[in-house]
Amino acid sequence: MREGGLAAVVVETLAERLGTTKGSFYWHFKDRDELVVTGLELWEQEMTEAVIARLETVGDPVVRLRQLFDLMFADQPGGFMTTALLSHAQDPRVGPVLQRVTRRRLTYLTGALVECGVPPDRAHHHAVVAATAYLGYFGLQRQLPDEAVFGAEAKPYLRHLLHVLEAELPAARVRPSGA
Amino acid sequence: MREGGLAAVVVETLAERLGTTKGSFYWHFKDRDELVVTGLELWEQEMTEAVIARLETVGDPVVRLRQLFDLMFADQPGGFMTTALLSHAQDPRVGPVLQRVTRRRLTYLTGALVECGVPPDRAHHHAVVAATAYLGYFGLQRQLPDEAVFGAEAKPYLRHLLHVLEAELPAARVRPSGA
DNA sequence: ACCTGAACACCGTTCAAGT
DNA sequence: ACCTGAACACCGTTCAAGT
Repeated sequence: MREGGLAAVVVETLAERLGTTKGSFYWHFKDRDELVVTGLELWEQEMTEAVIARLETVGDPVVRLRQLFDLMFADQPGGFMTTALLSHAQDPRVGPVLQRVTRRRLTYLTGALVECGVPPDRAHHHAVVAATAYLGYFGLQRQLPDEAVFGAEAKPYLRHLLHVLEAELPAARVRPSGA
Repeated sequence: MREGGLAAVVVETLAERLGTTKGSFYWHFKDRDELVVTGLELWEQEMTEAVIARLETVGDPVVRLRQLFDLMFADQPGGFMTTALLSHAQDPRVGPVLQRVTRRRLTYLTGALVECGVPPDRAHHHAVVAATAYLGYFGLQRQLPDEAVFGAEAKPYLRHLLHVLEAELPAARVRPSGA
């Protein structure tokens, strides 16, 4: 799914790989659609709710926010999965899950910024900026897989982005320049 | 293609819609792959090369750059097409075209910025920022089609982006705040 | 030069029959 | 409860035969 999109999810191939027949597949799932939706809902839980739950254990909201950014942009598989789903946004199986995940992430991010002292409307705006940066960051890597578009190791793009986003935080709590 | 991805390109459906048989399709195209590639190459020409050719008629590099930004972010079908292709970036039919288009756009954008007096490495960095913003802008609209994520009519997101990008231009030529 | 219609392969889906 | 194997539908592809 992450690599080849919906078309890569093939019942017959799956059955072969599991050493069984495709007939038996239909005991476990009503049809291919149910497999796809189940997989997407699993992804929703593991990759969004689970991450949020983990972040909630962090006490300091500024530390939590930074950890959130770090997790977001360090998780290549997650980013590739999200950008892979983009083409199928109109698909009735993918659309609803993708909308839920996107909204959940946006609201959580907005809330995280508010807890850091950013006014709500600016927080929402910054959450949108972060979400577009996320899609763009992984999308561009997907488009140009053979190039280090964002530079080799040091990522000036991410630094720039974090700088813009953190510029909004109450001055005293901004990440020291060395971190 | 733009709406349903590769899977929506169906020879039988196409033949029906044209009131002919699928057998006759194979007189015009070697196979479905050739149709897909031909379509993508057409898109490459119409949506990238043609736009660039049109921009080249604009004399003033700063005016040209603004026109470029306007075209980029006003062209919803174009943006949706690009984000639709993202999932198929690994596909041998889509990948090469998508890479060419992306690289072409990045180099052109970088060049346009350089002609406005921006130093080459900063120009490249800003071109990358613009490219990610482009993917993020249309990607997020694709993910949340029922919401006006970026605000109704006035687009503070784009204004913000243009502000960041134009901040780099030689001071005297920056777009007046009213425009 | 261009089209049709039948044939076949591939994969989703069903289901009667097995254990 | 879980699996198999045969059957059928759908669509990509081929091709001999038509105009």
